[in-house]
Amino acid sequence: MQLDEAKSKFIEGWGTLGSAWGVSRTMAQVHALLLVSAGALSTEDIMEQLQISRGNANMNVRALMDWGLVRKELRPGERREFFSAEKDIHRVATLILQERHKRELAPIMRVLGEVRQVEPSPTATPEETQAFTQMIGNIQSFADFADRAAATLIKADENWFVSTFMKLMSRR
Amino acid sequence: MQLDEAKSKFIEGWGTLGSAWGVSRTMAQVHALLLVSAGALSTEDIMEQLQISRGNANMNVRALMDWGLVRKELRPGERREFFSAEKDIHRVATLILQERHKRELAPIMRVLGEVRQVEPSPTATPEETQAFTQMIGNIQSFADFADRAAATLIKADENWFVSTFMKLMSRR
DNA sequence: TCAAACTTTCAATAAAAATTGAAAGAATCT
DNA sequence: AGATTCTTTCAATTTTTATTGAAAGTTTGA
Repeated sequence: MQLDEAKSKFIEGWGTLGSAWGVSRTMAQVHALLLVSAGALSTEDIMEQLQISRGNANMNVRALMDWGLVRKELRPGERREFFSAEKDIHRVATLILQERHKRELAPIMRVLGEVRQVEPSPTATPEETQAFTQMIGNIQSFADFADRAAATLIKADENWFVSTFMKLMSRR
Repeated sequence: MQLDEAKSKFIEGWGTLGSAWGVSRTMAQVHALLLVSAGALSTEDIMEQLQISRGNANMNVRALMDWGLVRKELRPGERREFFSAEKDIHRVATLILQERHKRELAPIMRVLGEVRQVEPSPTATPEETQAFTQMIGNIQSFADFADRAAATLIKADENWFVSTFMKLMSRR
């Protein structure tokens, strides 16, 4: 397989993966393109390689910068902007976890806290209310747990991450 | 807050969470509804409570059964089918992880393996090719790692999960 | 200050995804 | 077998989301 073909396949696969996880396909593709490009790319480069419009390229690069996954790179003497992706995969994973936590986990946890305040009412049996509260409580506990796990992993440096976690996992 | 209101809020929140993670909003809502319903519900119940059509209710219940998150429940003397959700949150998380692994992680890992077979070519410098191979290799390593972590957690029983992992996390 | 080079915005459009509802299919009863 | 009750399917439609492209905005150099 030639390099260009391999890059295309990776970009396509990364795009598909993204859309399965709620990230727009194009955003994931722009990310993939920057990941496998040796140097930084201009908006024109991105437009050409992915066959997308200027507006689309701009919006997605911007979104990736919001996620912290892409950086603007300015070259002396050049007016236009170039973009390059964070190449350290561990950092990439960390940034994605952080962002998704902030955007999606935090809101649902707020909702869980709210609905748990349900009060005994005349239109529902105590059993029903109790079953509900218990279910919500379980979800909260699990979410708290997942949250702490993620936070711990995020804070941990890569060496600790790999060594301790690998050790833990090779047990049994 | 009354029980009905609390249930609605939870269903709405769960739906939003689902759609942010690539699960159709309605599927997540049906799941939420069954999670917080004391007993099993019929298709009619689901249609009424979520205000959706019969076809929609049927398709989403079916999809949830494919995920292993919902079970059919037959009542003696009743012809129609009732549905109830798996209530153990740890099992829910496990089932979701399993399914997403199968559907989305496995395919991208296959692609990574393929594109890594890139060969030196006249149209690309060895440096470019090497940088690409290294990037893909890093992603593979990370994916393998995440994969093993997930597999380990899935196999582990809940007690081990909670106690060992909690201990690990309360360190530092 | 003007023009050139580039970036950003956003209303219109296109594409993708979800939903409906009615018809066809199954299962069960008389 | 025929009637009844419930489930499934799927083409048509609606809704949501992504994309375009041209106009407006910004920055820099002459």
